[in-house]
Amino acid sequence: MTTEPASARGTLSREKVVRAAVEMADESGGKVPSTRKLAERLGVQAMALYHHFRNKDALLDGMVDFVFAEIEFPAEGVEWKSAMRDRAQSMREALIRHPWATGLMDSRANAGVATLRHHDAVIGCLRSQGFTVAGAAHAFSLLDAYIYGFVLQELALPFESPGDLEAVAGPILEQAAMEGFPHLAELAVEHALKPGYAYADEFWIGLDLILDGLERHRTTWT
Amino acid sequence: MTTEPASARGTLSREKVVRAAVEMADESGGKVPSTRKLAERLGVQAMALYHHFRNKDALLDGMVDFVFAEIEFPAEGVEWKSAMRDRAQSMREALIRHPWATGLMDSRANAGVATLRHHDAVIGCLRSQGFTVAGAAHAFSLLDAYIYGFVLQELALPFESPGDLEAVAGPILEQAAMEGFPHLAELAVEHALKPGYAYADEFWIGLDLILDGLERHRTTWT
DNA sequence: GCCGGTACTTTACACTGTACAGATTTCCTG
DNA sequence: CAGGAAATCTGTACAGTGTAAAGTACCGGC
Repeated sequence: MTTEPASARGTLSREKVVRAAVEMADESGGKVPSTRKLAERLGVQAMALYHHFRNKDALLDGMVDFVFAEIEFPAEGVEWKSAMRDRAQSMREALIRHPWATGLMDSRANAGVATLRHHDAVIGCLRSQGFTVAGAAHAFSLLDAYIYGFVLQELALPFESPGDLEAVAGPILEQAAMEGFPHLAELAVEHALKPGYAYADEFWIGLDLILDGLERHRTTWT
Repeated sequence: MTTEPASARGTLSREKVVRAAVEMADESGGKVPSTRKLAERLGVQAMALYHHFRNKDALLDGMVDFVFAEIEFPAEGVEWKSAMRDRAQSMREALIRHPWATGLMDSRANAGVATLRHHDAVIGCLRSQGFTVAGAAHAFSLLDAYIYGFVLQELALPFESPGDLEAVAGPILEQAAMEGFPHLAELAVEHALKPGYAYADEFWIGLDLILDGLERHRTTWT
């Protein structure tokens, strides 16, 4: 009496598991799936996953590296400013497309090969265009911190489209909650609530300021 | 036979719970305590917490606001550049002192009063020194993203002191893992592994670049 | 003295990651 | 080809999580 579900053999692999986990996390809007749900989607029992990953953290490492593999990185010859702009945009898009990724990256020290390749390419691009070793380190640290931090702010916003902003901020402003915070109120009324405002625009403003500053130090930085 | 633990009445309060939760999170090195552990420390049963917080998320909101209450914010008169430097340092210290806080801030849209007061003071300082409304918004977004992002990178590092760096990076470099990443290797050998290097220094380099850029746009930014 | 609300306890449930012990299929070696 | 070893997946189990629901002791006000 050989029951047919006996052999699910060969259905699993590191890559397939990671891909399924990423899909499910994307669908569920930011929550990493549980081992059981993930196993179910793969047509397998929960414990089967542990033959491909030491523990769940290893799976999460794989998921983070999967995201990094989607980020475009510059070739060495490309003009550095536009290269940095492109990779910033690409990184931002990837982190927004996979909103669970940012939350995983803290406390995750084990960089995968996609992550390393990406970092290497960025630094290579900077080095090939006059940045000193130290300068490239400074630039990378600064750019990465900014991009990462900005996306986190962006993801934490409680609204999706600029239209939603008014719906969210309006009541707050009217409530007494805003009393005692005059500058916040001013900023909201005269800036953030103006038609046409989108927080996303702030990304390019800050990035351009940083790139201009980097240009200024490019060849001289120690 | 009135058993004495019958009345733990009056032992709890929103503030006391938050304070204990923060303490426990700090002690455990970054993990938010479970409701049961937290209750135990407070000499109370787990469900007692739910009379003071709608759910655990509300507790986490309180913890985040507690951290913001520790961050120094500038008075309006103070010279803006040094004020921003001070608040950046203070924010960075607080986030490092409570390493669990960064992880909580994403997906946490409900700002508490300490958070609002802090933001208001920063924007007020900028506004009082020639920044336009839009300029203050740009500056705030940029500075906050950078500080936040930098601290996240810093906390993700797998070592604590500069001395540990060599111990961690050395083996990695020697291993074949580094093959194929020449620029990363160069950066490590010629910069990050040099004696006297500390990643923390990068914070001020990036911050000064940003502040210089802000100075340049201060009065003219739209 | 009673009485309603407040503050806490008790019990219970669904869900989590994963340790441990099989069962079965595949592959390598003699 | 035989047979043992290894790889892969299953079954069961356990400790831990957040929290819903109902119960119980205490309090201040009529």
